[in-house]
Amino acid sequence: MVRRGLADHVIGREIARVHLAGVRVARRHVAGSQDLADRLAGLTITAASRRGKYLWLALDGEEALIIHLGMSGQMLVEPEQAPVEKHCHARFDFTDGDPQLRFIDQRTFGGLALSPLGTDGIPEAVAHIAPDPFEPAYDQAAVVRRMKQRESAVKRALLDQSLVSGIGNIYADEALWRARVHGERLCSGLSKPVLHRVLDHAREVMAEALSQGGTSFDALYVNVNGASGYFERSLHAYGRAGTPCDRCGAPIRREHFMNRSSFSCPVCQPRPRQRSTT
DNA sequence: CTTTTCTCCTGTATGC
DNA sequence: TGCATACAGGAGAAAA
Repeated sequence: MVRRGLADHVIGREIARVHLAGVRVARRHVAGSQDLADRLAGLTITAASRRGKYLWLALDGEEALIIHLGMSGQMLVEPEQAPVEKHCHARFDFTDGDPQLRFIDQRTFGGLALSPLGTDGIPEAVAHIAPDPFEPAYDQAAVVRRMKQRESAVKRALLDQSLVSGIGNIYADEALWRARVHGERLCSGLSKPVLHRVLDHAREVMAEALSQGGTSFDALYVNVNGASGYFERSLHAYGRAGTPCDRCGAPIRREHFMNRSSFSCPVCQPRPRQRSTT
């Protein structure tokens, strides 16, 4: 969605100048924010791509500007005259004038970096990220085989971006609720069909979130983590502690796992008998 | 090498 | 009312 918006608004445009506010936005760019801004000037954006939670803009086909939105990041396309947002960390001016591209991030978990493009079209800095469930390169049978060998909890595996990308805490909880599996059950203790079911549900949840969530880029506003429509209507487990399970009516429980909150149905998703690694 | 924990940040919500 | 603390989230560094 954001990728599409970027594709529609910035492909083919030449970057004239980049203003970076502070150094943190470029902390993953090894040579620093000044180097990043200097090197972007004069380059033309040739493509907008995505893998999991990473976005990148190919620049003259050789390098890519990697954009990670973290949890609160946004890319906005606005006129230069528009008031600069409080948490605007980067502004891109183009040689053809308006509109400007801006990177807004309240919590600055996101950031920008420049990375060489690999022969497969994936930036080197994103090479360790596994394909997400919507890519042709996604091989679910292979993911299941790798999961089956793991002794760790299934939710931990779902959140491991080097195994399968794009699944965050919310999608993981929803997929596990749909699959009726407790997140602390060990991967190795689940059958391959069950692991397939969990991943199938994860892909479905992501597809629904994509289709229902997010605001149109044409409105010059993209809310990446918001997906408010989806959040309000479709969540069965996440954030619903104490409310009745949509399947069986039992109150949804909240537990702490991996320094995060996990929500599940105590009846549909019984805890594993033996304690898993926490 | 593999797996797990910790940390970065700040607006909002809750607690005393 | 007001201050303090908890909480949310992804990912990479650090630790185990």
